[in-house]
Amino acid sequence: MLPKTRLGKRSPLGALMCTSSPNAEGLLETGAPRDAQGGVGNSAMGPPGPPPLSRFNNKLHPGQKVYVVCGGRECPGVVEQHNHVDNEVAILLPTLGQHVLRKLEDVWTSPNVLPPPAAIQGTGRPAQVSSCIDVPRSYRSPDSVDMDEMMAALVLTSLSHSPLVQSPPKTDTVTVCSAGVECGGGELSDSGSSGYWSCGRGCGSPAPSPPITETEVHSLATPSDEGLDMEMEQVLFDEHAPRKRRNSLKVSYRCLWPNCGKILTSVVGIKRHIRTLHLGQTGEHERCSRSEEDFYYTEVQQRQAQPLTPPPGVSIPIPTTSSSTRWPACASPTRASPSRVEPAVPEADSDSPTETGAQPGQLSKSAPSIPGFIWQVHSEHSYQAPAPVQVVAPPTSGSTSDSWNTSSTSTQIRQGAPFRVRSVSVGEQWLQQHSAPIRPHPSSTSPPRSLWTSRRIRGEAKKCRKVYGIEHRDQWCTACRWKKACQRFLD
DNA sequence: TATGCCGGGAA
DNA sequence: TTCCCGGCATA
Repeated sequence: MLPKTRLGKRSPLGALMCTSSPNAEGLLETGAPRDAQGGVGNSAMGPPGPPPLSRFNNKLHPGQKVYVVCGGRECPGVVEQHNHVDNEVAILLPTLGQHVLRKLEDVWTSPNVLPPPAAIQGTGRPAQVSSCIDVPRSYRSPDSVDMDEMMAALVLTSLSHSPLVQSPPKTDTVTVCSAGVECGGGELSDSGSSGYWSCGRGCGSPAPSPPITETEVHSLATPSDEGLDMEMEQVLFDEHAPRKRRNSLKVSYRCLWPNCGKILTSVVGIKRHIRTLHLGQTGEHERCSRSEEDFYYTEVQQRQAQPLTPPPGVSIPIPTTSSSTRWPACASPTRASPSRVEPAVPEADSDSPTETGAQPGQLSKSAPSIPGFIWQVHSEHSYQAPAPVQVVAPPTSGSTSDSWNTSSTSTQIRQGAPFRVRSVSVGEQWLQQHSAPIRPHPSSTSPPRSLWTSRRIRGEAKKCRKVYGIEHRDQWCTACRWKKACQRFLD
């Protein structure tokens, strides 16, 4: 997209250059004549006539062949002297045997097929004025036939490296008319000068040298590019507005995408960020190549209250193994490592019966306390606990043969979800048995690792919202109330 | 559109 | 730590 944008912007660059630089001198002397022609620098106000061929030349060298209007017709001449101060050129007209003094703008460096109309001798300006900006192709110098290519090269050049407007190599004999073709071709009609100006800028600087000075570059070229950059910055900044976290040292994940550096506190977040912003994946496509984002983030540690998007180098990246840190020990304080598989000691005391107790109707029947048959038990808020533990069914043969039981006897690794511990009641089991499909054994059906980190797929299990309805929100589990992952009806 | 829930802020 | 919510992903 960028190229297109730049191309698009590049094109009116000339206009920018023309209009934004009233100082003709700043635009080389070639601009001055143009200015004069447009009536700004000259007393004569009138539509621009055919641009003198010298327009884009800084300097005429003694001995250089030029053409001037003399006696109403164009006469070839030889430059004797070019007075830069007065911008006058002393020209010898061999055909007439005369020496004439002409303003630079009245000097052509190549013959015109259509001789310019009689010039006003006093000002040296052509009497014939044309309101049309289009420069007749007949005014094109032979060299200018390559103008299209040169302009293309110019665009490419500017695209390839810098905002500098690179002047294509050009000899002094290559002049104006081509510019008219390229720039004055009608779009830039009104202040006809603009087209010429821009082109004069681009085409007129003699090759190979007088490179555009930085000042010029800034004053001329940057406007367009600046806008471009600003656009880019705007996009980036909008996208990465720093946010604060209060945690003291913690693990975060930094986007390694060029010029991004976005830091998120969770793998899921960073993956989603990469996916959506950089990989541009959504929906089905996202699922197909979900693991791709793994290569674009790395694990970092952040100190307290640091913006999540410090400038590059400010964050304290921990020399992680590689850019693809897929399974850090802990994604965030609230997330457990999916890779942690440890048989947990059943914690009967950590159960939070409040949840189940809150459901006298369905859950009061809960008889989870079969000795030895203990599920992972934790406070319902454990979704925020750092170290969730997966409970393995104790050896004590629980008579309850629950699908949940079997599924949880092994490590329950769910997509993007920590090992949530939960208290299970008969009511829940009933619900799960009757409303939710039997969970297959995780080990056999667990998705590829790359899929785990993403937002977990919505399960079939009912959630508090569905079970109790919004009107009984008070009966929801805390997580549901907080719009967190449901702790009561786990997938 | 409804739902689930992540990420983050406020108290 | 608890509570809440904006906003995104998904069904």
